[in-house]
Amino acid sequence: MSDDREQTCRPLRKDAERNRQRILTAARALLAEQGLGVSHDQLAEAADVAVGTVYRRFPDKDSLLEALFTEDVDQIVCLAQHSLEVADPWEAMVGFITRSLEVQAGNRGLKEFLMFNVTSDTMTTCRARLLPVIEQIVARAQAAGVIRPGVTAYDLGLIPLMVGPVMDGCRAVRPELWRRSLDIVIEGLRACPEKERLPVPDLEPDEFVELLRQAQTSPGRR
Amino acid sequence: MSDDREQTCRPLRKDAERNRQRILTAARALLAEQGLGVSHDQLAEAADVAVGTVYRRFPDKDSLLEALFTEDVDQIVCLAQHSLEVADPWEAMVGFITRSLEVQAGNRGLKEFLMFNVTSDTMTTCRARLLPVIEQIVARAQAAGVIRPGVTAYDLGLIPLMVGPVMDGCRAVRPELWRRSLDIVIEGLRACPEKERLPVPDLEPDEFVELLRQAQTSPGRR
DNA sequence: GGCAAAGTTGACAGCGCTCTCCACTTTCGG
DNA sequence: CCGAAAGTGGAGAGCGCTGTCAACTTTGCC
Repeated sequence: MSDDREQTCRPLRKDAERNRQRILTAARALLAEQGLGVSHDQLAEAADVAVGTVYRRFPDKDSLLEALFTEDVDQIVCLAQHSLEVADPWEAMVGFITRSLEVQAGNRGLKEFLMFNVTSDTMTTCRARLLPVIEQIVARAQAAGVIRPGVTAYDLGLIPLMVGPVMDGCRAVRPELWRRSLDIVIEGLRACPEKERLPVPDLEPDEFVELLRQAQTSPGRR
Repeated sequence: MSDDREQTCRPLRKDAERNRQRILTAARALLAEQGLGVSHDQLAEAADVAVGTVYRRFPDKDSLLEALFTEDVDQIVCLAQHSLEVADPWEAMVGFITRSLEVQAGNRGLKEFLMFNVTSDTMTTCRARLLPVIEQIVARAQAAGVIRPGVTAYDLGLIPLMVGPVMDGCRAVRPELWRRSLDIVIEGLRACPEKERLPVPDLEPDEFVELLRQAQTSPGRR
């Protein structure tokens, strides 16, 4: 419900503000359930408003998404920050990953926003804030010797990309199954005598963004 | 180049057969590179043929895909079967997974076909043939105590789903980076004293299919 | 060579989507 | 209570996609 817009320009007219809230409420519910694929027509219908109104309030899809998700995105950053306070470095790392994926499991729209709106302001800022924190999380775990040497923040950053499809797939079948896949991934990070060093060098910062951008190119329906 | 159609019905006219091959050749190249998202218009253009011709030969997208990929799908099954001949059960398992993902990394269309054409005849048959083999691979590894107790064939079946997005993302950036993610997953399967049992019970056969079906529902472009 | 069957062509119908536009309605300050 | 400014509705333009069809061309058998 953060309304930073009142400061910048003259407040909306009463009816306009009402409609704006309606749109946001409807969109929040619809996107949480169905993901970003929802069309503006569906949105308008659910908000009991005409398409034109939606477009007047939110000139493009991105501005609607930003209005909807900046708050939730903040929450993810908080999760990361809080995990730094957890004493055990392994627990801290696992806790953060698990917690943030739990949030995504409960909100499909948010999940897709995090993964596919790579170039939006919100996500660019988010990554800028998140990266140093995750680097700390990883550094602590490395220092404690609980994760494989060579594992980096970018490796953690790819985990949602890996678990995401399983999460989408299992949502209607076995909502909790993604935890199994996540568990496998997490155990794959743990330090363990037999493990060799990771193959292939790690990503550079801008390569990571480009990777996410490319990953959104998706298949040919059914 | 398998042509099982000559037996079933009267052979195609000379020009028709020529066009059919053109379409297949063009489609193979185009889909390998760009994935299943390629439209029939693009396909027709690349094959230097009209859209109508493509539709006459292949009434719907699925029949084209089946003609294109059954061979490659067979290859995957062979890979699995051959891996049973590898003496070391761990090497056998890792070898199969790695090899089959290498094939997918080199052919984007095939990768998407394997993951998204869940209900096609080819894929149904493929899974039916693959499942018992993968179960053997897993059973051998379990018997040798090299993988975590509780890991099943379905867990392996989800690996392509997890590595897939990384593969798509890194293709244009660092084509080999997916091996890093795969390595993490594979190490997550390895038996290791500290590891706890996997959370959440394993999938049933039909749940697995449904999961794949659901996983294809993808985000909202951009 | 002729002709029926087989094949080809490409314009076009239909769909769902994003986004625009303008005639109409509502709000709100004076 | 009035009028300008703000907001709204919804038809429809434009796009890319799937799939169709009727007029035309090619093939191959006699």
